[in-house]
Amino acid sequence: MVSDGIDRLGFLIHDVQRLMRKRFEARASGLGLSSAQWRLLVRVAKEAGVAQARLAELLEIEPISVSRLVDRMEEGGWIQRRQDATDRRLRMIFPTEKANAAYADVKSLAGEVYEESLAGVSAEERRVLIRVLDTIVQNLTDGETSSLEKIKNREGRAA
Amino acid sequence: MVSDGIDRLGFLIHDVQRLMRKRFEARASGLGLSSAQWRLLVRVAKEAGVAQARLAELLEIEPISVSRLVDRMEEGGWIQRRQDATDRRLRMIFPTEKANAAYADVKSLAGEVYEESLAGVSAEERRVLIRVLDTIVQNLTDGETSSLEKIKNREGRAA
DNA sequence: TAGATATAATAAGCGTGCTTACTATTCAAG
DNA sequence: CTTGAATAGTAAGCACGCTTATTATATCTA
Repeated sequence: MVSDGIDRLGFLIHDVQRLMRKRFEARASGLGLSSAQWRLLVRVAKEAGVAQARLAELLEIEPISVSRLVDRMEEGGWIQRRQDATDRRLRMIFPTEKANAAYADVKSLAGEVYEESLAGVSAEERRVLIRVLDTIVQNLTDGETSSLEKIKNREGRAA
Repeated sequence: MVSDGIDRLGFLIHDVQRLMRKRFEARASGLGLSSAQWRLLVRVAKEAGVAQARLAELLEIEPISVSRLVDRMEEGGWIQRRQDATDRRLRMIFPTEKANAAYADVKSLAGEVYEESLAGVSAEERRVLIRVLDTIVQNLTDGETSSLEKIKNREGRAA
């Protein structure tokens, strides 16, 4: 069967992503924090002092994208760059007090957006949704050498 | 329960969208057609001669975004702008022969990406996925005045 | 130890979305 | 018919992703 809706998958995912981002940013606009900045902040909160290159791996975006995102977030007072003493190539990223103070609020704000998105969706359907999305990420991540594989390869390749 | 994965929903959707777009564009790169351009082309193929403002409604993006997308697609030889004789504000958009020729190929290419994404996902899970994504779009589309509502309001507001 | 290679970060420039502001044209009201 | 509001499209400039290229620093090897 072709008309099961799968042919709309790309369009649907695209629409959902755009609408969720839009709603999140409408709520968080008072804070001046975009969804991309929020994603980065979550990582930095969990692992203060992380290097930009590591952030690029975690977020699965390119180092240059991190560089410019960090530029704007440093301007916005959300994070701080610090030099690593032993390896001067590294820029370690730390959250500021402002970031720590906003963290819990923005997290619950994101939770609100998720609940609004899933109104009328049963617990079982939610489980299926998350499971299938995880599967898609896996399916699309390996095959063309995932970030994790890249890290492994890099370590193994030191021959 | 909080740790059912719903707290990752935004991140997951974002990752899936990015990975699917990336893989699609890797395949379609030979054609010089991006996924945004493909989305627009699908609409134009179904409704040749559609005006840009209508395209903006269908794609749920801003008219200015359509304008610049159409610029690049006209340069790329995918579409043609034509003036409407009766209303000179309008630009009617038509697919070119090149677009019509590529249409079927790109459609099946998109289908391949969907199948790769859903490897190992059962028919029932696929149905749930599509149904839930449709629900999310609905939940996030009304409330802040959807495009469809905007159209209705506009017609009704002519008082 | 000197030279080649690898890594971290950035620069320049593009695509696709946005907001805000503008022009051209049409339509509605008087 | 003229004035004012609404509509279609575009311009300018920003955020965030990308590719490609460059600089600074570390590390490996001959």
